[in-house]
Amino acid sequence: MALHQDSHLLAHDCADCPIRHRAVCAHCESDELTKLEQIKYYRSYQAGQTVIWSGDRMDFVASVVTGIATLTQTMEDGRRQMVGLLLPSDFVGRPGRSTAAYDVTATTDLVMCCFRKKPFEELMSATPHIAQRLLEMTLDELDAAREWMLLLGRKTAREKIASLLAIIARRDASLKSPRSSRGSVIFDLPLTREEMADYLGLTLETVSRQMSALKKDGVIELEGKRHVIVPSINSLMEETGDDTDGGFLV
Amino acid sequence: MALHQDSHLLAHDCADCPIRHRAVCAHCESDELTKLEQIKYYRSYQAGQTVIWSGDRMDFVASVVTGIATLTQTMEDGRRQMVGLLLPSDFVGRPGRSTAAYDVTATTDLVMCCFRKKPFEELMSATPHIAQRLLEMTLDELDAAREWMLLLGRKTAREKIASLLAIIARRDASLKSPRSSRGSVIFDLPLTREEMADYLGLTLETVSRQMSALKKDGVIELEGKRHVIVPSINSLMEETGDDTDGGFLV
DNA sequence: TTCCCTGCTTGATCTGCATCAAGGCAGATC
DNA sequence: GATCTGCCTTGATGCAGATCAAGCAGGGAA
Repeated sequence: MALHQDSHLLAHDCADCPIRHRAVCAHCESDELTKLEQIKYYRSYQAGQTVIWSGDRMDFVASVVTGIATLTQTMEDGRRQMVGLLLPSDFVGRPGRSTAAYDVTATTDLVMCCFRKKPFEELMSATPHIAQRLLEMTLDELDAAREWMLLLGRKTAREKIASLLAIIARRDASLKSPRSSRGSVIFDLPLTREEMADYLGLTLETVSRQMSALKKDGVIELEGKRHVIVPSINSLMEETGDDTDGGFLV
Repeated sequence: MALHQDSHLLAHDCADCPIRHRAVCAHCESDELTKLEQIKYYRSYQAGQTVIWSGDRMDFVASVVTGIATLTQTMEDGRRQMVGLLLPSDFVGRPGRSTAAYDVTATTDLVMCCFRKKPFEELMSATPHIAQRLLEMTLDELDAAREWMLLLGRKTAREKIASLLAIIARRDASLKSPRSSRGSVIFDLPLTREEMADYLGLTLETVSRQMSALKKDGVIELEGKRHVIVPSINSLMEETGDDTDGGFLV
């Protein structure tokens, strides 16, 4: 059974696929896949490069193949708020709109799989499955955004940091081994302190202080500035302020 | 030309309809409309009543016919964050999920047009137009949520209040006359101070103080606690911190 | 080796909003 | 009319996180 790892757009949960999470199964979708293959192309960006500026004309939609990108909004006076973190298989752009609503920036080296918007829209009208899959993904993103609203509006700085670490730990874990050694998780932060601050609605100084505090309290260990060891994912979760049943999204 | 005002779900912008904004035009959609008519039913709620609790089983999707409802999230210790405001024609619930993710509460008397989830999902697979319309609405909501993330993360209390008033003024205006007397807007707040606070990530005292401050500075006038007069929508917009070109959503 | 330069940490101080507390007002009930 | 109750306002005080300001660590260039 062939897997087309980079046409992430058609990703779905297919019980017959060896990779169930956001994998693409050719035997279910061969038609659409073929058509998608015909209109797709790749673009690469270096870490730090801007993919597109808010307000720019955007004549494509795309999905992330490898690397990490961010969506940010900026106010005239320079205040910045990150509103989305794009990881492999995440989708950018929206059918039916011609200009970008946010700045999209590559925070690591990035490869995107792009589709020109016009043919993509035509394909979408012709193949209902794509619209349904896109709806599903958009609803997930909406849930994540709302979870984030709770964080931004009501959580303390410490809870915000813990929540971000928990999210990264979780997503990282799901990309790699199905389960690392029970309870403990190790990962590299893909964001600078400033980017973390922009995501959490804090200043970079506060981020730094809270990271130090979590380290002092034994919730995390740091090797260098980016390499994080979480000895017990449960103690981290306790710091997030969330229900412990762990229904966290993103 | 017949209008089916309450099957809001199929709402779309039809150039031939007298009401272009989220109206339903029978001649475009007669088939789907007929099927939707067969599975729909109505429910009414009184102001203050809870429509559904987060975590409850939810075997329907629905759209608001009249009145206003809110989506809120609550932390164990009682901190609350509103994550959505549902106005007439807005959609609640999500195909493919069986439990509610948020508390849904009626803030005014409310009438909802409901569809049992199972037949609705079947209908959605059969009629691609519905999924596409739903996708469009969900993308709009996602944009609104992201706009709100900027507000929650980076705006001052005064900017938050001004932004909320601007949003209500705009939505209210679009429901009523196409254009009220150039520049000035009058409306009734559909929310208590506490609800405003939950929406804005503030306390009710801060909301009250900032409302008083805006009044003192002549940005708004108040008659009683709820009736708001905005003498100049432009001066209000200047207080929001947003770009003045006015691309505001929700 | 030295010198940057970028990203990070830590300290001192300030401030915007939360918190605690005390009324005020208008509509409902008796 | 008196009293109650829900909602709102205003004042006094406290504190979490912002702001201002140094200085450090590590990596790359010469």
